[in-house]
Amino acid sequence: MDADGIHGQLDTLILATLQRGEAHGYAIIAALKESSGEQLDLPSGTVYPALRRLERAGFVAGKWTQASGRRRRVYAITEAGSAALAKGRADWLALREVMTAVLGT
Amino acid sequence: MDADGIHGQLDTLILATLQRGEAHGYAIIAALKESSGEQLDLPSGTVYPALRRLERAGFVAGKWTQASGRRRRVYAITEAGSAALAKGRADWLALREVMTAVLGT
DNA sequence: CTTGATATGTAGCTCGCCTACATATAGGCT
DNA sequence: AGCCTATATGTAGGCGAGCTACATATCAAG
Repeated sequence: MDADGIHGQLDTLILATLQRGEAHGYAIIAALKESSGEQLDLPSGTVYPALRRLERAGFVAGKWTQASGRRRRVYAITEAGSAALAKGRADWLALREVMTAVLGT
Repeated sequence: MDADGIHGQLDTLILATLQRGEAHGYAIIAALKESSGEQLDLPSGTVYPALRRLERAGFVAGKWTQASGRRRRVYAITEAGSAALAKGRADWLALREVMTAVLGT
């Protein structure tokens, strides 16, 4: 699945990934690909701006690190981010209920 | 749930409702409220423009009718609309799989 | 004779996400 | 030495969905 199929769930997906442990952007993309069973393959142009939005919102905290010459910006989820994830998860479950009821699936 | 929780599934919800039979805008809003177990309450400013978009796209066909003095625009799903609904349903199921896998729910 | 339900629609706006591009280092292959 | 791929981060410009608020009209009930 490419990025236009996630329909507003991008932040929730990223926060859910970060709750398993801090990670940098490239690793988040790889983790989402892996945890989705190779179904999700998000472009960097989608994920990096999202991380900056989340950082501005106070949901993640970023810090620069160095790994074998390559600079990395490693993000960790904050308390506010955990709360946002909880809300995102609840919103998702509500949507799932409605879609299930209407589609009859 | 208000309209900002449906995240790109509006067209699919409307098409799914119309596949049970033709209906006018106001009835579609009521039907979605009913079939979702009173969870969905969409504002007219969301549904009516969506119906016009769907009509422009050829997914629904509208015709004016009269019922006890009130004019109604009754919409019926087209063949192209059925195909779009099938795709919308498939896209939704794919998203649901990914979300379930990543959220672990 | 006013209020609420029925019924449709527009104007203006915000924001999420996409596409395409730009940049840089490390490691392996030839 | 030179090239390609993987790793890694980011910007510019743009589109379109759906929201908020508003405007309009008829019918039924109190």
